Amino acid sequence: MYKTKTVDLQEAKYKFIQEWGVLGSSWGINRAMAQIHALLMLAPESKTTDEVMEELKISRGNANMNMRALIDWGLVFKEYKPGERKEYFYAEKDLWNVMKQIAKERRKREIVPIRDVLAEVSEAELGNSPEGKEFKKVTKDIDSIISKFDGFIDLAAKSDQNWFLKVLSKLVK
Amino acid sequence: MYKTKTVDLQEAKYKFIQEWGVLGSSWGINRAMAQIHALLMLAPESKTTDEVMEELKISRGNANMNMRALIDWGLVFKEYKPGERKEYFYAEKDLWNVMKQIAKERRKREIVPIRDVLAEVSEAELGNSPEGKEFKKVTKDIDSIISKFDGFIDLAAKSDQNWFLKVLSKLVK
DNA sequence: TAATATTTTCAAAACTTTTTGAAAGTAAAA
DNA sequence: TTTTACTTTCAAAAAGTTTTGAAAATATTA
Repeated sequence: MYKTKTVDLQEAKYKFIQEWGVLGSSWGINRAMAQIHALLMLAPESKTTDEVMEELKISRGNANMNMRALIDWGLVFKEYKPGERKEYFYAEKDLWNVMKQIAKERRKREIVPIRDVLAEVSEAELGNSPEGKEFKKVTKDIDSIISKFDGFIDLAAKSDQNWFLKVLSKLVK
Repeated sequence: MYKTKTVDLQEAKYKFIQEWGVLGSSWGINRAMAQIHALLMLAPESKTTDEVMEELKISRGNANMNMRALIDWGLVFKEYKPGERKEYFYAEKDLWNVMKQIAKERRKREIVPIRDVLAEVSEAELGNSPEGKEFKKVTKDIDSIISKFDGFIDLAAKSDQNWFLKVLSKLVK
């Protein structure tokens, strides 16, 4: 066995998992889902459902559902070990890939629908009242900025981390 | 009065407000708050609490609380009209400013706390077990990418829309 | 085949967030 | 000062979300 200050590592892990859970909540990812993701990111080896349940003190149903949601999002993967019946789970650890995956999902869930509404609404007969004029102006502006963002996300999702970090560094420096 | 296809404008408005509400939800902004913001963005003139209540079919308490939250976020402003007792409310309509404000708030609420935890945790004695090593590696990576993002958000928040759109266009083209 | 191990499902319970509405508070007008 | 107009507060209700746990389904081994 390894001699480590177990208490400190456990504490640090616990704090990080908690905070990742809080962060997840404000990003529309539920607490358990974010915590499972954090736990798996920190783990050097893949883990079983029972280990996740035990470490996070959550029920089997909860663990199972959220693990599948993470797989759906492309953030967690299944692994089968030879001679073992249990399924093992491990996380995407490269934060760049994590962010790309999240951006992709959110683009599908958020940007696409609002752009659809904006397109639909731009076809409507709105008349020349101040209300109609303002509506056209505001929605047109919104569409223009959203479309630029959308293009950017799309581009970033196709690029690699290095390209992106270089761009950021150049801008920020 | 203006002759307009009232039904169409009302429908279009309704759809946009609904969708903005949905969008808000996945951004940690509650539905009523996002809808009030959408309504005020579309309005050519500032509106009273009663008008907002009436148009969105929400209670006085709800309207009041969320309007104050929007003021806190710097997305809505109060206005007093001479000779009138009522308070009037109007929204920031420039989406660039809206996004800047939201980024600022979220930075305070999300990026700062996670960076604090990462800093705290980086001081801990983690030992040399695979667990300890992995923990160090993952948290260091996360901190590095978050710090770059943080710098970028900070820079963007200090810049104007033109600068930002130019950068985006240059990248995307 | 039956027995055992493991995963999945889902209705009900627990928990969280949002909304309501009426009462309390505040400010302006009479 | 009293009345009236308006805003704010907050406890309770409603709505929404997450979690549990046991039963059903599935897969593996004997």
